Amino acid sequence: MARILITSALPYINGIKHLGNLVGSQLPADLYARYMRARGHEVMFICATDEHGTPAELAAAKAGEPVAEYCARMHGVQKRLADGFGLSFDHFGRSSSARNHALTQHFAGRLAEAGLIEEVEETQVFSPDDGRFLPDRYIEGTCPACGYERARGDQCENCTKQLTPRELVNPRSAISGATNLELRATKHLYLRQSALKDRLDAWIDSQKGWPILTTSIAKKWLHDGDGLQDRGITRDLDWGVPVKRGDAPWPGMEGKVFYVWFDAPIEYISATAEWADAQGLDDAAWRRWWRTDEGAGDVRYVQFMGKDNVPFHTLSFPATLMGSGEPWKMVDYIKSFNYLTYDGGQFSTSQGRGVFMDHALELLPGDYWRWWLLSHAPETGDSEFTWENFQASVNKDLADVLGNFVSRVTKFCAARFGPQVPAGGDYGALEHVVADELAGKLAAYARHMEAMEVRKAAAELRAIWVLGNEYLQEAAPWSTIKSDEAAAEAQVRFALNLMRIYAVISRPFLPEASGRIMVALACADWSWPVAPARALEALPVGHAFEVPEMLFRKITDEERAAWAERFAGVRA
RNA sequence: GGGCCUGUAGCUCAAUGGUCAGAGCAGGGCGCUCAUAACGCCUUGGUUGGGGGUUCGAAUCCCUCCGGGCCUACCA
Repeated sequence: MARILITSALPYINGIKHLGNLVGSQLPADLYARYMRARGHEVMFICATDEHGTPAELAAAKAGEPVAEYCARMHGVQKRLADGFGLSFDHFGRSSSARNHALTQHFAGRLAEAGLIEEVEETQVFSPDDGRFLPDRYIEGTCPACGYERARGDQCENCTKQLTPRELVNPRSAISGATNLELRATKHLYLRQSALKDRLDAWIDSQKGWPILTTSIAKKWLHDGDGLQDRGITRDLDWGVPVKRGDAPWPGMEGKVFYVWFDAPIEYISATAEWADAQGLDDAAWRRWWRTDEGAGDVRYVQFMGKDNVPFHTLSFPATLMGSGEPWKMVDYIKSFNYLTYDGGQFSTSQGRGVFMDHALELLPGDYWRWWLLSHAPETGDSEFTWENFQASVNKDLADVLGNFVSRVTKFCAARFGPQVPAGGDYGALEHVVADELAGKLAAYARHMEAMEVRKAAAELRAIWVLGNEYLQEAAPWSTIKSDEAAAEAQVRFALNLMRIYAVISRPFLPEASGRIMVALACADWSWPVAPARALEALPVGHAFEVPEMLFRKITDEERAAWAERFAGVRA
């Protein structure tokens, strides 16, 4: 039994995430966590909401709520949606927790002692009307290069020229439109990542088999231009982790907070501490996952994230951990994903384009979405959501192949032999052939799951479901029963056992439906079919079951058309 | 501008430099009747974006052109 630590990139607090966010981190992380638990490993699966930063403050202001209340409310919303999608976090924490405040300050203190923090005096744009410093991106103006009037202070979206706020013509606040902007001096802390460049480079080099997407992004940042640059880790904001040096004040930094990207990854650790607190356990319980000197030496740590998160997880966060000089557990494998696009374009919150988590659950249960998203995960490149494709996958894979298999087996058995596992006959040549085939496919399925090859795992799982229908067609118990009732009973018994195996192995993808199959079978034996031949005899003869309700319903053409219309957004 | 990824059947995707480039869906034919008008079997369909090169051998490696996407450090 191994110990596996799994973290999903933290969803940001300002609003409800869309399906692209879900499939890029939380969903595949959950798949992996569920699979590893099913195989008997000890798993710690951590996620949290990322609650700090300017966008959270603005979203709260827009909602007319104090930011702390807004975050608490939105955390609840995201938690409920996560539950709706069956995300099996051991703990879903909050980056605003007391644990994270303390740990973030601890790391800052350690980094300062190691000489890896530099205080930099700089000038930034301040907006008196907004009462805040404005990040470059929150300053708009006319692009000096192309004349585009809504260029942002970091880059012109029209001509892609990189800008600084000072270059903009007629700059104004993107928040309020205020034009009386001024430059103010302010002091910030920088993490001296450049001092750790060689260690980070060597560490990346020592990782074998990471996705190209992961290493190429890291290498680019390490070697581009002047190499890895230092990064500001504080901001002039009210909402966040107050800048402290450990638990001591940091002179000159009063009223400032740490930058979200400094405190957010630390929340992976803090959330594990929050978990221990919630379980009534002591610090040793979470430290055995994170401190290699306190039991984490045998932990395998896997992170899941969208490609936009890679630089922070390959460079900044590792720099924080390394720089602390303490033996914190570093990531062993980073699984990164490309983007999911919606019907030929991008998901867009502002334009209401695409499907968001709350709307998705209004239409169909989480399992339907889990199946489509995971079987089409954007692993090798961006992948596209279309309603036609979604409808086809759900109807064919879930309703016809798996759902109908369960239906035909249970109904036939109940009608001919009664609702219990029939006792007659023995497995014959055909059953042994199918058992061998099943063993081969199960091994392939396990290989793909362990390698986190999500789409291949889904394809293999589907092939295992198909095997059941092939078997029924070949065995044809509805014919057998006419001449040899005992043989037909054995065939049905075999199929019922297949059904239990399907529930067990499908659970990482379809937790809810798998649960319903097991309830129908009145079975609590979730043991993984490591020896398929024996697993095909797991259900005791005479064991009573119920014919389950329809496992998956189909999506009609009318629904598909209506949904496509509803979620098309304002843009043509 | 720079960097990275990508282009394979109508659609979504496979294929450590090595048999006739494979699946699923869609299309066509046949079979079955237990089942959610479902299932099974067979089958049509590809000059692997274009061109050049390396090699006994290229979807795969190199060059070039065309198309799509992402990143580029103060959104997170």
